[in-house]
Amino acid sequence: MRDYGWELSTAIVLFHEAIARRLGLNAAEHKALGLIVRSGPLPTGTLAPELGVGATAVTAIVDRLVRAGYVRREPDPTDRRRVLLVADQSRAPDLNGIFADLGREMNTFMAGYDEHEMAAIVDYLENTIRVLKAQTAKLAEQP
Amino acid sequence: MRDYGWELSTAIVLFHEAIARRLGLNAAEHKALGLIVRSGPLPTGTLAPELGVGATAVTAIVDRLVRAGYVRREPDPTDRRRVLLVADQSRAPDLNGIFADLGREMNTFMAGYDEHEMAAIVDYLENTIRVLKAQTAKLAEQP
DNA sequence: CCTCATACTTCACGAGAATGAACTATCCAT
DNA sequence: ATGGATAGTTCATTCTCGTGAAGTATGAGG
Repeated sequence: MRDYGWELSTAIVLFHEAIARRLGLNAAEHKALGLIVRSGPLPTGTLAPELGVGATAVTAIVDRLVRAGYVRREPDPTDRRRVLLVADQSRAPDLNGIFADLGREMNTFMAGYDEHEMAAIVDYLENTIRVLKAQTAKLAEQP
Repeated sequence: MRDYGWELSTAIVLFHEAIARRLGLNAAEHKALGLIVRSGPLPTGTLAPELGVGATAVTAIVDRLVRAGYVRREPDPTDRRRVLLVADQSRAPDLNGIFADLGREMNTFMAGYDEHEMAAIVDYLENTIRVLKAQTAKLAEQP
């Protein structure tokens, strides 16, 4: 019998790696860009704990993202010590193209589910996400 | 509205990272161990293309896995130039514990689906895996 | 046999990236 | 206003990892 959990997990990880490779980013840079794109403008300091590195490493990571054109540094009007990281729109097409493509492919079969099936899938996703987060936290807390 | 695809993707990637961190492995080592555990004893050479590194790097990666007790090197009886990599059972509990825990948590809600719901979920998973693999290949082929 | 190819390893080297200490600029509390 | 905390950066250093060339051992074809 197929192990869907493992297959899906592997497929997602490989997809992530392929994106990073395509964008010319290493794991830390890709992760940082994901957070910036996702969570809007955010101060440099918040990335350090998320990436599991020190503040100085974040500066270097952001430097590379800026140099590659994915991110811009902007001053925070409410606190002039802070630097806000914003996704640079000039490079947005690179990212959007990938995910638009994926979204289109996903829709071709997602459109075929009726309401009941869709509810089951959503329930499965919500619970899987919840369990994964809980297990991740559990793994992290016991060093 | 929640973006389940992104949330699931992130949760899986973070879960993977947490496992690697827990096992004391970097990304390449974790990936190699996954392949060895999954695909049974396999010769060193097959890892190089999978990991995207040269043969010399594989030697170093396997060295670390052996020293950490996750893998053993065994001679290939059919070709004495080859070295077969085998998952070391002494460390298996570390891995099994993590996945047994996850499996138990997953079962608590998976058991609640009826036949029709289960079929929808399986269909969703199969198609998602198929699309992800196709998109990964597409990203890789156009450098 | 003898030659060439293959599987893996060893070694010296170099590139990338993370760290801690020190520095600048700004905010906040008294 | 002034002392201390905070945000971010710079710099020198260190560490990890991957590479390419060379070496050993084994297999395979003429």
